[in-house]
Amino acid sequence: MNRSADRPATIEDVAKLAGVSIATVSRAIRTPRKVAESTRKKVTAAIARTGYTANAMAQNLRMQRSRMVMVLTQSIADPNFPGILIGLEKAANELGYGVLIGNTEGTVSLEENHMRFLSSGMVDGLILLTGHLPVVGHPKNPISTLPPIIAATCPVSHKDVSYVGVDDVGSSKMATEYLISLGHRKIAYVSSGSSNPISDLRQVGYVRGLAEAAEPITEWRIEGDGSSEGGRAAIERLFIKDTLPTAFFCYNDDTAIGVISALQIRGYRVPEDFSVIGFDDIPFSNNITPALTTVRQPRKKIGEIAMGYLLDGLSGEAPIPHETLLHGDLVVRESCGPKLT
Amino acid sequence: MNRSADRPATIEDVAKLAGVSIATVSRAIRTPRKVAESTRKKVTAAIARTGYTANAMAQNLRMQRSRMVMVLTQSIADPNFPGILIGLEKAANELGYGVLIGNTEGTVSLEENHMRFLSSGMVDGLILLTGHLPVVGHPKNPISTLPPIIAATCPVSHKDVSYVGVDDVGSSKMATEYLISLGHRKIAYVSSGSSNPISDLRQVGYVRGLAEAAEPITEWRIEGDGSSEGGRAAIERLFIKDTLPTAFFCYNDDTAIGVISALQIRGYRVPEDFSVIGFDDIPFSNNITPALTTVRQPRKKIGEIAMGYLLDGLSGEAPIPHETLLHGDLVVRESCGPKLT
DNA sequence: TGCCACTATGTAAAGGTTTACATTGCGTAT
DNA sequence: ATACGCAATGTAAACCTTTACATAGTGGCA
Repeated sequence: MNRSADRPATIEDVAKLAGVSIATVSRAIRTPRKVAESTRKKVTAAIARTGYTANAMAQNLRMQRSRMVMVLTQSIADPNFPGILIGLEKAANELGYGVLIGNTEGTVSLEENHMRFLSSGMVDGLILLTGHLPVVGHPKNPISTLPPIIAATCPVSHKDVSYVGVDDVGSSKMATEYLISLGHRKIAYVSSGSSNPISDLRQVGYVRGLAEAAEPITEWRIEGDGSSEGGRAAIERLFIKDTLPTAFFCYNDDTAIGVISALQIRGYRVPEDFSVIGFDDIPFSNNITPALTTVRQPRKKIGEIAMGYLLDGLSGEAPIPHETLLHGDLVVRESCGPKLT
Repeated sequence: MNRSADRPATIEDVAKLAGVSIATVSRAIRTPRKVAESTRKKVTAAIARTGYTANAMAQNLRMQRSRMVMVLTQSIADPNFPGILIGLEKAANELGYGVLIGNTEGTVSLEENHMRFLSSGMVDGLILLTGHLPVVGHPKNPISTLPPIIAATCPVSHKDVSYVGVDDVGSSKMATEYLISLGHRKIAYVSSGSSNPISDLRQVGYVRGLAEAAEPITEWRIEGDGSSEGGRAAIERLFIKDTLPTAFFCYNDDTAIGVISALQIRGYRVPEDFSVIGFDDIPFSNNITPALTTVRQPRKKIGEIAMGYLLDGLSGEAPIPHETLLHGDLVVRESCGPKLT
């Protein structure tokens, strides 16, 4: 109404209007049971009249927290990222937290740059999608105790950092078993480049799946790089040999798409001539021909749980479980078929 | 070093160590030319020793800003979103700003909820990807002056809100002309649902392209809904008629992918039997068969420019241009071919 | 020598909250 | 009637900066 200037209303304006002290206003908002019913009503009315919203900066300064967390990722363009972000944002929003985006592009300098949000107290905690700890604290005297951090999608090797992700080993085993159940006995794993821990885990699952087959099946690893181009190239190299697998379990959907494309270019049909299974269930898996059979990663849920853990930790609540692996669903579409002959 | 508690160093710690007042420390950091060379060195040394980082909350409170902006989007899962976010984040980061994500899912309640960041002073400005103004300020006494806002990708009808996006009309005209140049004379536009302003703009471009053809070409609009499913359904409905277009200009790539898929299911070949062109150049356009010919939207650049405008506005710099339309490139791949016969 | 201008620094207020502690007033038990 | 406890409220400190204003010191100039 007749707010003096254009300046937003402060707690003082409310107090004056309600005829109480600012402490009472604050209590009326934060701990209503501590103020008399009648006063509370006056305060509520005054707040409505002034359109008061507490200044978050002042609150944050006083309370030594920001209600803000940062999500660090190597690449916003990663097809898994949006789904995870949706979950993260949802969970954070429900508890009144804000989500800050930090794109590192895999570089240390950007990563360090983002850390100023942490050291300046602008964010209370970190969600790491990067797979490694950033350099945190002043280089010369790194802080002794880590800030609250949760790793998602890609684990971090540090005892104080919990991890939320899909069960890579179990899901890969499931995918492999599915191919075996279709009659395939020559099954190749198309990996991501070396030194990719997730690819290694999926390979472990693949190996376990083979190991549990009724008859012995030999491992067969083909080197991709996690991209569809890499998948394509891997298949090209493969055709130099004289024996071929009949099925491909790919590190991810991108790779699988490249593999299918390379096979089709050679004139082969999927799934009639070769079966291909991916991992992730990225949005486009359903839009290629043939529609890709794959393992669905529960991205949104991963985000929600990771953020839940982080916020629990921030409010000093529960002790956080160290590793949470979510079940990945097998999504059967069209790219796998029975081994013929 | 021997920092008393675990508490991060404050400006006072630095001042004590350097043997100066906190005002001098502040000046040494923010306006170095105002302090003597010798003192500046002492301060710098003290900062290094203590690992001091200014508390952002205190700064923000004092300076009445947050160096934080919020990006409001209907859907994080929109295939155009990551590219834009990359640009937004990059530009913001370069100027020391943080980017907050606000996912509205198209609902008013979430939108309102996000506005608390604005009213509480947690963010200094807004990037709107939603295509409309959020309800800002207290409902009962809505603020008179809008906060700094830039719309990107989807314009907002308000004289104080600048817009950055691709030149939908021009690019669509270009796409249409390309189809005409291939010899097509029966060209349909597969729209998004009604009441989509972007779809309308692209249709305008399509109509202009037809209008400038050497011979008269009649408009032909088919109703999609912006999804690949919608594109598929549109084609199915089309086959009820006895005459068919020879080329399709689609509202977006998703639609185009659905169109191609429906055509292929009917046994037709693209581009031999029908030409299809999309819009956006989403990441997967290159991975479908046939690779999609489309108009590339300069997403990253749109993000960078939009954020640049916003931050310029925040620092009270230049008057902001009202509408900035970026050129979209025609990306010729495999889904369009000459009209045969 | 005395004064002025200017530089370098310090003092203290302001920014808007939250909350420990102090105060007031009232009902109840002795 | 006195004292005690409790509920409701107020006072003021603390959170950590930035910056207007005050002060001190220095060199130059008349």
